[in-house]
Amino acid sequence: MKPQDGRARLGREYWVKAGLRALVDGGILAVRVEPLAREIGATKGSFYWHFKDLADLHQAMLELWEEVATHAITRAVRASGRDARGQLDLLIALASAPPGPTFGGAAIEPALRDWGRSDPRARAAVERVDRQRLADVQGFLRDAGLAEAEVTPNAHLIYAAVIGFETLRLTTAVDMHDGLRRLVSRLFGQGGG
Amino acid sequence: MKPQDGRARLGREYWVKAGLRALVDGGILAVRVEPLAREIGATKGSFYWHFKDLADLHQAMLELWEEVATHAITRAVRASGRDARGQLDLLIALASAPPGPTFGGAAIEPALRDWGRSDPRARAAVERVDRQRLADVQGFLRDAGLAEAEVTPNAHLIYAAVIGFETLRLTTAVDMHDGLRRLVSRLFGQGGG
DNA sequence: GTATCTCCATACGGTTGCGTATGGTTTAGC
DNA sequence: GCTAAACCATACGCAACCGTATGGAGATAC
Repeated sequence: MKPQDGRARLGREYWVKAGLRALVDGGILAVRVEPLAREIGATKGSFYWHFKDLADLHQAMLELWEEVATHAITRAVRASGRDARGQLDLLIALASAPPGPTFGGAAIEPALRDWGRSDPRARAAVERVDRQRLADVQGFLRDAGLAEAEVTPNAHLIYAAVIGFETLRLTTAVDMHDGLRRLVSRLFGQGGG
Repeated sequence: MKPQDGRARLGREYWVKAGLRALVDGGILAVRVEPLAREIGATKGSFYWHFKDLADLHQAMLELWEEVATHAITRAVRASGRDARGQLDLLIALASAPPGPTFGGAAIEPALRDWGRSDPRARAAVERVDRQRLADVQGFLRDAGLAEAEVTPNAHLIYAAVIGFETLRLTTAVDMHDGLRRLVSRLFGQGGG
């Protein structure tokens, strides 16, 4: 994972992404300066030039993740040009897709949630992301014409199911989103995806 | 967390439970011999008497958790004497209850899932537990009279939602199980809880 | 009351990691 | 080509931890 463009210099982002990979692989306690340096082919000298200390790297990791996690899927869905029901179907399809290669191909989100269990700053970031995405799902359901009393409980159900699938996919290999698609069909009648 | 009964000797189970607490608090890399010894008021001498090494403790932690996680709720539900639909409602009620004090009051399951991301043995244990509980939910749905084609997808949906709620409860403080209860009502008509 | 087994404390060597200090190397300005 | 800034390697002191070795205390048997 050295720089591919011939540069000898690395830059902050290399350390941040390497930190996120280490987080995915072994948790926040595995994000350590010297192993990271070995992995990216540098030494601590580079690290402590770009970051004050480990906490500084942690902060940068959180900021990068929060930006991506909050807006990545929602932005793609809104930009799809579909109608409300189509956006909802697309949302579920994207959520059921294999985890993207954004930070090394593994699922970063469970790792960050786990980090949040022990670090207040990470927990706050996860909470902000959850609130934002829950509001997004509620917006989709409302725009798709669901009765107001049904919006919040079903948004909770759908979002929890997506998070649960994401969690379960790490151990069981089966795609389990069929029930979710049936739920959406039941909520809106038989049209759509 | 020293022995309360006046014993000076500790026994394996003290170390195992302390290990699970440390796992919940800081992940598997936080399960370290010397910090554990300080916490329970012993020294490494005791640890290495009861365990060959850290991996031995890990194994014991997994075995204890797997037994509890697989059978705790299911056993309580089956022993409740309710009918099938009542058992299903009880299952959801138990799953939506605050995490029990089994291993120190915090939610142990997300911690163990996270461990499973980096340790094959932990991953295998989580997978066995998930399969067992998925089969249990399918059994409940089938016994409650759900059409066969609906059993598997809805069991997946319900179980994923429960896991998702469990995950989200760690950051958001809201009870989000209402949508799940509505789903069950929709599946079986308006009877029950 | 001593022999033995169980359980634990203490002390040790070796490894890994953090953060700092310092000097060297590359890049851009001019 | 000289200078200044950006970037990085090396070396150091310090702390935490792992696993082992060894001795000793407490219980139990007889």
